[in-house]
Amino acid sequence: MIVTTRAGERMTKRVTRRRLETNERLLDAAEQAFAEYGFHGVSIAELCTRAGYTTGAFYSNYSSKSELFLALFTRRSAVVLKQLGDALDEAIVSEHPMAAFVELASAVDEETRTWFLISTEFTLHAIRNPEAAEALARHDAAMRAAIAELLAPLLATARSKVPLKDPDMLMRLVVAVREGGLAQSLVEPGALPHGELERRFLPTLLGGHG
Amino acid sequence: MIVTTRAGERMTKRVTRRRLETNERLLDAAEQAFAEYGFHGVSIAELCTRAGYTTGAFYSNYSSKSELFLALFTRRSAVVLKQLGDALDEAIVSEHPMAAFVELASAVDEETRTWFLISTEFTLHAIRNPEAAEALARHDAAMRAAIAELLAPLLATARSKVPLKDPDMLMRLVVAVREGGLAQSLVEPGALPHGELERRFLPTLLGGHG
DNA sequence: TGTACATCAGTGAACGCGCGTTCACTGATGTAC
DNA sequence: TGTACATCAGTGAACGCGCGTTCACTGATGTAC
Repeated sequence: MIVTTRAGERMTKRVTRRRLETNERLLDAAEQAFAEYGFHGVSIAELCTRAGYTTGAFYSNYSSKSELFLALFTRRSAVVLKQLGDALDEAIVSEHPMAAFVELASAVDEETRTWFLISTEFTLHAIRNPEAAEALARHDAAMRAAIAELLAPLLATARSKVPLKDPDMLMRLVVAVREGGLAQSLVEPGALPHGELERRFLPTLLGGHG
Repeated sequence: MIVTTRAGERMTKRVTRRRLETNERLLDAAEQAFAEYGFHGVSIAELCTRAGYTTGAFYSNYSSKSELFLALFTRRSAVVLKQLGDALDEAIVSEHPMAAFVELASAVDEETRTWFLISTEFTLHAIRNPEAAEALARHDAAMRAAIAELLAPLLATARSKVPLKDPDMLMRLVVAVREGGLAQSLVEPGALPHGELERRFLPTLLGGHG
């Protein structure tokens, strides 16, 4: 960790194991609580109690709740990308990679819900806050790149050598369908079953457009 | 307005012009303020000041901020549906109805941004709150019905008599692309120009799938 | 249409709770020898 | 490896601000005649 002293010198501050542990537990608690009650629905004291600390611990690690929100998004974003990468690697070597991808892009579990609630709230935050926007843009770009890695070769075949002008734009479409679909099915799961939109339209969507 | 007296009798309470005016001004102020700072970023006092009242006026009309949020969503929802209906009616009689529809579904102005911010926050609220979920579901269903009214005949022609099994599901796809696209372009307008996703994919999307 | 009266809408001061934030402290952890 | 010391992480009480909420009030509005 780089800190700047009052005299203006930059020096390395050691990061103790204890501190890392505290930080992890704070982020774990925040993740749970934010998903359940929303960012503004959770007080710093509530957060610290859940994590097993008192309020001072929070201020020893962060200077504001939105700073922690950024850290939370960054941490979870890395996990999500890792999981996505692994799942895509599996899909690539499967018998029907495209079907495996569609299944992957349609899956909805409790973690999906949690991450949707947090990342959508973060999206609203990002529309008003440039620093958050940058973090979100980085995450989304990485996600599209990961998907494109699997899809690009498949699309080249499926589309019979018609080159895809702008693959990233097609990835944006996939993400839009996924997130738009999640919003609808999380609000009324009775009317739109989870993953229905993705399962129904992604195959044709990826079959011959762009 | 129906009220219940302490004795349990139900009676009609007159709604004065003054009251209606106050309510409108409160909702106007809320709409502006919520879009700018988010639902939780605005205090009741701030809201009343913007509307030109003191806090008591708020409690004379609403019992909580989220009750006002529901009223705000309901009011704006009606306006949005009306505007959409009018625009669709114009599109129907135009020379190229499909092109007119795509242009309509790609347009992004300041009002679009405001409504996106408010309705997305309302969506998150709805995922956790059944009453809000019902209001949102009603709005979305009405919106899909309005779009379907224009698209159904066009699709019947375009798809050369292949009947569309479930038109509402295709309408859900259109909505998902629009809202997912808005999220992306509002976060990074530099990377994804407003309406690009819709303009690029809706024509093919509506040209032969479902 | 005009007046007298009843009701109601919005006022604004007051209250107190909850929250964010600070800080002197202590016990835990890491370092030097 | 063991001890003595320095630094640091987290404690928890304290503070005060901002906020939601209440309520006795007054002037505006609607009603009855």
